[in-house]
Amino acid sequence: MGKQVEKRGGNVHDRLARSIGERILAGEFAPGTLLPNEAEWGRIYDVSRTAVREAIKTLTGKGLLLSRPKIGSRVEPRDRWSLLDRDVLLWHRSAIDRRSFAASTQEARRIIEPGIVELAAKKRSAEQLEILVASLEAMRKAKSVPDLVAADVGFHNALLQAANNALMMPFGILIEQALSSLFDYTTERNPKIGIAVKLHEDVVRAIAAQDAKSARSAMIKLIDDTDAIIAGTKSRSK
Amino acid sequence: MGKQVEKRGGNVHDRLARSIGERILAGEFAPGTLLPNEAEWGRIYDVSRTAVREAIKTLTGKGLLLSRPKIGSRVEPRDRWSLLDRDVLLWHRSAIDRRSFAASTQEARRIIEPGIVELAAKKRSAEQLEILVASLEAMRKAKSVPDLVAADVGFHNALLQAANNALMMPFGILIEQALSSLFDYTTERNPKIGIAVKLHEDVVRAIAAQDAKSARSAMIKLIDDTDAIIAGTKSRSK
DNA sequence: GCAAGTGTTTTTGTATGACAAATAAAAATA
DNA sequence: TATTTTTATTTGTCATACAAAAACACTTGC
Repeated sequence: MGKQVEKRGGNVHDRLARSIGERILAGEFAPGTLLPNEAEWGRIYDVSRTAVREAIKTLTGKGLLLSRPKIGSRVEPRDRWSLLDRDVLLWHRSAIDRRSFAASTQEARRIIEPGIVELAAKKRSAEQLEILVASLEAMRKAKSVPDLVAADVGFHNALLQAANNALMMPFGILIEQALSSLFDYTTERNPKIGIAVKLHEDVVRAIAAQDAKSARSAMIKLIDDTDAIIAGTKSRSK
Repeated sequence: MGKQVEKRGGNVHDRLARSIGERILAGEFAPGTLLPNEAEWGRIYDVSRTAVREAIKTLTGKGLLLSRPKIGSRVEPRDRWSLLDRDVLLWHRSAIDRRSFAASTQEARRIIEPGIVELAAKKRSAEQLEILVASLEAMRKAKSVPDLVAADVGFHNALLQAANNALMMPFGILIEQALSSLFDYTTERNPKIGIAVKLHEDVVRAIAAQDAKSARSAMIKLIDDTDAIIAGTKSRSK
């Protein structure tokens, strides 16, 4: 009994939220299921009810749970889950196999990012363009693979910023996860990094020229390239 | 002192989270700002520290805050906010004027929904198509405006469902808010409801035929129609 | 004078215990 | 059988106490 949570990673309530969240995302507690009550969680993880309640408030805030007196906490239907939340997306990612995750994220990117760059082409400020150019430079200078991924994330975030629509910002999290999961497929250096950088340049060039159409097609090529990288690796499932 | 929170609406910690969340979204506490500490919030709202902490956990979970010992709770940068979270989006909506909200949501829908219907056309199951048809029927039968909005929300949610990509589900919240805000513009009955239903039918027809291209263009027409409704009303700003 | 280490203090983090409120389910009643 | 009342369970709320982290001031040693 107790102590089954990873010790690493800060607070008791955060670890608890993560642990329970992961278990929900992994399907251990299906939507509609009634969770153990607060006192019981406390016994299970050997923590106080206070900590349990704080963890549950976090999960409730992310749409995973709903609590009511005399009932307890019930897992909400999947369509209420805030899947684009940073934590939830991470839990989701570790709950499903790599290829399905890559497939869903690429599908999502293919819907969103072409639209984003169109907006960016139309509405970017001079300053936003500069940041974009700087991100590109960071990609070129990146030496290690993690550096490249970080720079790439920075680039796509700058893109989001340049689109000037606050409602699109939450996508940054998805793109970030997509790109760093891509890192899994990029074990052994792949020789196509030069090509990737060039494709990014094309996007920036179109945005600089405020050419929405070209920006869109450049972005689509970029995503195609990513698909190719994924398809090109042997399919080790998680 | 104290008692400045609306009494209606459930729990103390929920009301607190809502109140503080609204104040953050309204810009009263800018990103980077250090909030009052927990004890002080307790004094301000006349509630226990426990309740304050639970509210703060909720807000932290939505990316609005970050708490550290000896420091306090600081408002996170905007790009970390989970704007697509049900609550946050609602607070956002009430923090900005109607026209900007309508403009951003329409812009977002224009990016996302055409892609969604393409996916739906390619991947929908027979069952999902049935639900779509049923939603359409509900729209036809709707008598009051709120009924129509509810049916419309149901329709777009069915669309999302039919796209078979979990990562896209969180958009339902955005669409829901967009459509119910549209309700503001639809004071005085507008005679174009018949047209709107027809446009929805076109989308379903294309999806039934698994014709992605037609589905996309039908959806674009649908969004154009919505834009027209918004543009057609006198611009009362909030 | 300045650096490194040491202590102090502030704030969140955690635990415990006690009630209040809500409400589903069971029991009593008409 | 239908309705009302009771009861039991679970979350909701509060108060209090202490632990842990960490910024900041201070002291010490060089």
